[in-house]
Amino acid sequence: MRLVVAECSVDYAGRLSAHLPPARRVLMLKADGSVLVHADGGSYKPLNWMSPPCSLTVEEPDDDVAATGVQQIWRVLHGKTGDQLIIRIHDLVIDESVELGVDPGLTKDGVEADLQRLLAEQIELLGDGHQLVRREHMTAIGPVDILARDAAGGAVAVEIKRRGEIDGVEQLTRYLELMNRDPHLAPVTGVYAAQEIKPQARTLAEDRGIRCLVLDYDAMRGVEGGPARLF
Amino acid sequence: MRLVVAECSVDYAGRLSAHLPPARRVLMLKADGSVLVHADGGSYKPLNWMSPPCSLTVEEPDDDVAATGVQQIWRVLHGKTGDQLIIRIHDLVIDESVELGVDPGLTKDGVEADLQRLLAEQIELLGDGHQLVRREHMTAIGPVDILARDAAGGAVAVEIKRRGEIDGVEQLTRYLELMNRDPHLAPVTGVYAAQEIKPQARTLAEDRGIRCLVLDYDAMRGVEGGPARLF
DNA sequence: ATCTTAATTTCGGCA
DNA sequence: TGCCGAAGTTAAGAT
Repeated sequence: MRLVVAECSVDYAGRLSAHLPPARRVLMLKADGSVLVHADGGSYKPLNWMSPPCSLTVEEPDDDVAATGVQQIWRVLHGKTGDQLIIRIHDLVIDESVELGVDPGLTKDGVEADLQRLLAEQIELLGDGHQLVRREHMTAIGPVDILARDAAGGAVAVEIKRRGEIDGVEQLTRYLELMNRDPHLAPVTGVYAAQEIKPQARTLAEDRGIRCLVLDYDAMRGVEGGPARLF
Repeated sequence: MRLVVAECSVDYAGRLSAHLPPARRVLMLKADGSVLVHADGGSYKPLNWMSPPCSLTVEEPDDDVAATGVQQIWRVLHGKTGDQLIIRIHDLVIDESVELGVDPGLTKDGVEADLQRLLAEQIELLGDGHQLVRREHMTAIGPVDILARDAAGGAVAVEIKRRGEIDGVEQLTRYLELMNRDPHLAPVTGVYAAQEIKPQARTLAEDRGIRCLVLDYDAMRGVEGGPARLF
C-alpha cells in the first residue's frame, strides 16, 4: 500500500470518460495495482479509480507539458478492458509506503440470509398453522425464498427482503405467475416479508393480492438465542 | 484529511453487525467526520466505514482492555441513525494530517443521458421510417425515455439502459401497460435499448412482445462527431 | 424532504 | 467463468 497526497489532475477513459481538474487529493495505490483517488468528503466512493487487475507506469512529461507544471504522469492501465486512468502530478505533498499483508476479512450478521433462516425456523410468524416446505424452492426462473403451506394446506410463496421495495413485489409476482401454472401447487398465495416495507411497495403488493409482513429482526433473533451482543 | 496506518480491530453495529479481527489497515478520516477502513485489495469499497454526518471520539482503554494490547479506542457515532463504528488501535504505524480543501468535482461523459440523446438524434436505429416524437415523454408513473412513431405511424415506447437487466424490462412493461390504456396512443409497442442486454432480460422482454435493441455507443458517437478524444 | 433511478457500482453464490 | 441477486450500497435528479 502506497499513500500519496498530491496536487493532481485526473482523466479516465473506459466505459465512460471523466475528468478531474487540478486539486490536492489523496491517492491510494493498493498492492494489486488498483488506484483510488479520494477527496475530503463524498463518503466511501472515490472521485475516480481503477479496479484490479491493472498496472501503473510512471512517465516523465515532455517539455511542453512540464512547462504547465506537471512533474510526473501516472498511467494506470486495465489490461483486459483497455480502461485507462491518467494522473498528472503537479506536486507531491506526501508519499508513504507500508506493508499491510493479507486481511483476515470481514464477518457479517444481519443480512437477508439471516432473515430467511430465522423466518424458516419461526414459520408460524406467517400465521397460525403454517408449515415450512423448504427454503430456496427452485422454479424455472429462480429460487423462491420460502415455500410453506397454510393451515388449510394451501401453498404459500414468501419473498424476503431486508428493505421491501417495489422490485421485490415484481419478483414475487413473477414467481406466483409461474407457480400458479403448476397444477401440483396452484393456487399459490404470496407473502412479502421485510424488516421495512415502503408504502409504494405495499400498495402494489396488496393490489395484487400479496400479503405484507413486517419482520422484527431483533425479536426474531431474541427468540433464537440470547440478547444482542454488546460491546 | 487524516491518514492513519494501524494495527487495529473493528466492530460495526448499525443496519447489520460486522467484525474485523486485528490486522494492519489504512484508516482514512475525512473532514466531514466520515471514516474509511481499507485493506490492501478489494477494489474501491472499504472493509468497513461510517458515512457522514458522524463524529469521532477517542477513549483510553481501561486496564483490562489495555492489557490485551489496545492503546486507544476510537468511537465513530452516526448521530441520526445511532450506527456505531468502533476501532481498537493496537499500534499506530503512520499518522499524517493534511489540508485538502474543497474538490472542484468530476465531469462525466458517456452515461445513460448521452445514450438517450444519441438515440434521439439517430432515431432511424429503431428501424426504417421511425420518427422521434419526444424524449422523456411523461406518463402518470414517470417519464418514458423516448416516444417515437414507426413507419406505419404506430406509437413506440423506448426504454434505454446502459446495461439491460430485468428491472428495465419491468419498468418498460409498466409504462406500456399504462400507455396502452390511452386511446390516443394505443397500440404502443415497446423497444428495450441498451449497450448490453442480459439473457434473462432478453428472454423476459421478448416473452412480453418487447423488441430488444443493442446499441453501439462508440459507433453512435462516431456518427455524431469526430473520433473519440485521445490523450 | 422524500422518492425514484442510475452506477466505471462491488461482492458473493451457484451453475 | 459467467450470470444473477444483494448491498450498511452511494449519488443525483424529480416531485
